[in-house]
Amino acid sequence: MGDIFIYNTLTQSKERFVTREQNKVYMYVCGITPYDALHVGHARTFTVFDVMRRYLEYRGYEVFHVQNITDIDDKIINRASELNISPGELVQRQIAEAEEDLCALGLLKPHVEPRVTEHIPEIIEMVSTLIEKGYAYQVDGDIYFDVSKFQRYGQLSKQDLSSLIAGARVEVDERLKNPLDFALWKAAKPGEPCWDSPWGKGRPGWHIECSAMSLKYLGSGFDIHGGALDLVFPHHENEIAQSEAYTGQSPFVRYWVHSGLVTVGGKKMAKSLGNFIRLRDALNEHGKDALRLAFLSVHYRSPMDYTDERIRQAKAALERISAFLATANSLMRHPAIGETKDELLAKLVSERERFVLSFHEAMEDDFNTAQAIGELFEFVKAANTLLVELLASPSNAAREEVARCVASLSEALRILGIDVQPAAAGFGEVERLIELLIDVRQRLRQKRDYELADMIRERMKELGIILEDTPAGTRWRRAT
RNA sequence: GGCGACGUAGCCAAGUGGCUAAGGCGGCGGACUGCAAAUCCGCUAUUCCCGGGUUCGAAUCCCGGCGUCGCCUCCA
Repeated sequence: MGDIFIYNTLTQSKERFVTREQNKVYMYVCGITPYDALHVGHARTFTVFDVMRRYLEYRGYEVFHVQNITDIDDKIINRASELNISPGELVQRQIAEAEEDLCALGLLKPHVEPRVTEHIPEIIEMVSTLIEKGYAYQVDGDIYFDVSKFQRYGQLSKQDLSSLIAGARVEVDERLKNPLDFALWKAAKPGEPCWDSPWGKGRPGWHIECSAMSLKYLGSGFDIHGGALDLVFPHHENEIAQSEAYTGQSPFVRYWVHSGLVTVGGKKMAKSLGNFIRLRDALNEHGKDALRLAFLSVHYRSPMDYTDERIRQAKAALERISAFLATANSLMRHPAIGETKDELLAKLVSERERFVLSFHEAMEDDFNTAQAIGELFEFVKAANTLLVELLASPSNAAREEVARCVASLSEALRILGIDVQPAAAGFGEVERLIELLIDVRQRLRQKRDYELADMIRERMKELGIILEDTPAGTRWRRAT
């Protein structure tokens, strides 16, 4: 397999992926602020980075994945007071809910999920150093980062200081040296959660936690820092400034990776616009696999408009894979009764090899999952054609090759984090009853009592069991 | 105003200098079937928002429009 290329926001180009340490990837993904339910936008971002991690692991890298939880911030304080509960209570509740949702989405759990409130000493140490080095200054009980001291400010968002200032839409705080200076530490207001610091009681500003925690767990110059596109400015820009100012080392991060936003009717899905779909609702309605396939069918850096139609299309596509696996299974279970033409077998082998190759070519090229999924379906189609012929006289050689096809397909699906139920899975009581009904119906069909046979098929379909009559017998699967 | 994207079939979407413009969904016609379903075959973009230019050659590069979005404020 070839080299992996990743698009780096900092250089605006695809770069060959070279890690800091051989065979190890240190990855930080900006996580959640637990003040409200997760929505589909969060889900897309985390799915994108989940697949990057899965692919890198597949390629033999040991990935160390850190994802923060910002458990103290303005939004949490405000929401808690609206709900008349303590910030701690809100955080606890929201984290529990988010963990359920993220697990249901099939995301691999990060190795460390550091919380801001458990890293106050690290943050204070960092802020103190920034003051000592002259990058930060105190105004009343607040500490601000002086962006004019950091020459590279704006390098990530491709803005220079003057145009950023010109575009500033927020009323300028007259106490600041520069309108873009941002808070590293905020003095406590009455009733707010706070910690002791050299500057009095207070709490961390928004951006500092990610710098403090990523440096703690991953060290300066780690490999991948990810998040959605809307974090480029100011969050990640500020992280670079404060981290590089603090360590005196550059780069803070080797590859900045940003995923595109989810839109609704063309407009960004956001809490503030009120146009968000809760992840929990989407998961309940469509299941994780249709959601993941829908996300991954669009290149990760492109915007994705969320519609029910799109998810429906993904579901239908999933059924295609499911049907293929069902056909493959029935062939593998079929007793070998003949010889397979070498030519036929060779064709299947070459289709499989072509698929594996092209799937990885797509993934290597900046994780082009949309392309990779296209290759997957192309393979399914080609293999289906050959399976029809193979079914005519199943041989041992054919069954072994089909098993390899299924294995290759499953491997690709595992990288995408998509589970597809083959067909009649399970051997419980329900499955036995289904088999019994199929048997009864088969006898009715032999007696040409099609009316009753069709009724059974129709009623089972209403129960979510789909029957398909094939030359090799009746096959069933659950509707997805 | 500054910066960054995007515009490919009925819908979704990959492709960013050169073989027939992937793939999925949908539709139509056919094979198979008792009928269905699934599967397969054929058709469904002579052309990639529009207008110029560069080139032997452009969906792909350049210039100019039009349209949409994001960031510059909290945001995954």
